[in-house]
Amino acid sequence: MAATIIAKLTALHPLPEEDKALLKSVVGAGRLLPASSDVVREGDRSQVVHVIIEGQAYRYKLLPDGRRQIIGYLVPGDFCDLFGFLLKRMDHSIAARTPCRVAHLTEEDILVLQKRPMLARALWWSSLVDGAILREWLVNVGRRTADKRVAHILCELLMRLQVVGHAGPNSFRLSLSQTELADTVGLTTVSVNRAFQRLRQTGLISQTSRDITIPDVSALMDYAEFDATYLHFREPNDTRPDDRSANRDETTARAGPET
Amino acid sequence: MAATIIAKLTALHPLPEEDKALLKSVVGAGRLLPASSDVVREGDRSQVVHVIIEGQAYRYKLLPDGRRQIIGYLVPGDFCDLFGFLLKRMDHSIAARTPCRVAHLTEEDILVLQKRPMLARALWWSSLVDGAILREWLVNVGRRTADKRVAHILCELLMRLQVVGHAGPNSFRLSLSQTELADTVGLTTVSVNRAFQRLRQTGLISQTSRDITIPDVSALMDYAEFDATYLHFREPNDTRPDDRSANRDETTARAGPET
DNA sequence: CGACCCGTTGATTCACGTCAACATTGGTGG
DNA sequence: CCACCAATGTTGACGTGAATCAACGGGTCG
Repeated sequence: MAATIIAKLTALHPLPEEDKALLKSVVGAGRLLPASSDVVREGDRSQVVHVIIEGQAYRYKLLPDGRRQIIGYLVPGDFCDLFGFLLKRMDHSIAARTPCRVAHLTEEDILVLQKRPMLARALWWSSLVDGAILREWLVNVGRRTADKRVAHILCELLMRLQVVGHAGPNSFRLSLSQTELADTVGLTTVSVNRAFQRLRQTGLISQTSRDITIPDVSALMDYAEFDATYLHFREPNDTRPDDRSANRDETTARAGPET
Repeated sequence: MAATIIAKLTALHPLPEEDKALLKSVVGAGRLLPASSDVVREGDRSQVVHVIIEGQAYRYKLLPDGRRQIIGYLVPGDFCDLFGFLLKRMDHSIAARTPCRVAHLTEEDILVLQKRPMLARALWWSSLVDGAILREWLVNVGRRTADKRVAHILCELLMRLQVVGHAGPNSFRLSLSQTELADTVGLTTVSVNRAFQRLRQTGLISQTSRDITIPDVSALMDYAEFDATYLHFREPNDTRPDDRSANRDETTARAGPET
């Protein structure tokens, strides 16, 4: 449970044991939310800070005509609205795309965490990386063709999944639908679908149902103009839990009888 | 000089006098950079934190073919790379679009500021707002037509300039070139130019050289689907009693629990 | 005066959106 | 076990918004 959030924050910022303990004590068990429900909704007055403990979610905004733009992915360990209590209200929503367990922290909790130097660093670091990804997405959507946008997000997914051990060296399971991808990269599902076809046709990717394999990773990255710098992965050494897809237990968390 | 940065951070977050003094002492005079030079460049190893004291700048990324995407505007008081020392290297560049005076702070400076509760809040607040703007830009670029993108950024500029007293109730001077606007909203200059023409034609804006007047602000905002919430102008720390957010499940649960 | 940036224009192309099916899959309940 | 349904993926025909290409005038600066 709380181990995942620590894993995330510890990933590139080893924390003292006491900080880990503090985190654990503050996070608690969390509450379970069903898939497709909103964790946080645009306009909410935020006095509570939400943390994803289990499951996957995404940030999004809706347009008046119902179209949607996804503006970020959340995985266990991510804060939905870190320091959100500094703002009057949420400017976007967050939806659970799988059943999610989410913890509710108070402003005081955050301020306590904030007092620990290493934790404060970890929080800032995580916020900086989120911002960097957002900027790259803006570049992607603003300046790249449909094919490259899709290729680029695939590269990003590959690397982000690898870091948490959910992807092989050149393959991963795509848990996002083409509709979700479309809303991520600012296209329609039809265009995303055709982009996929072209990427398959040119051999840049191969695909069996939702399983993506990339025959030549650097070829795809070159094509997509993908430069992983913006993900700010850790320097060498240290234990990387990469490789092996293992069993994906994240997605298996089903809405229990206890909601 | 250093007054501007304090103005920015104080804008929605009043600071104790001692914090202001601390800020002043830490910021110093800064150095002058010519227009069109880079304040910080992609790939830089960031050991120093840069703050804009005077002038205007923008964040941007270049694509291999030389095209550019602007990913943020900086005004006096903005940090170029707050806590950048937590990352290995800059993932984007920052260019001065006017001559800029920029201060160089050290990691220690930031950590000292960070220790002051109200300053720490102010820094987080400013970072949150930057993120919110970035998300709205992504929506703008990802899901809106050329005309609406331009209209939207004009609304944003109007409001942001108003807040610092650089715009009237329905007019402002556009200091950005159409090329810069194009690189902001993911279009070509030709398209931006034509969008302007259509906005003028329909009377949503009127323009004399670089001076923009908006006959009916709310008409333009409606057209652009502009909702200023994301700029978070209102009081940030307004700790009013409110209902404890009990369960949101009732409102969000979808699958019939009639089992 | 020439060089350059900026705004503007017209002609043309094409990438992507739109619309409207249809196929496939997986889950659900009878 | 199958019939059904919703979500997802796929396809074709067609329209269009924005990119592209190429030029031109005005202003400013050295």
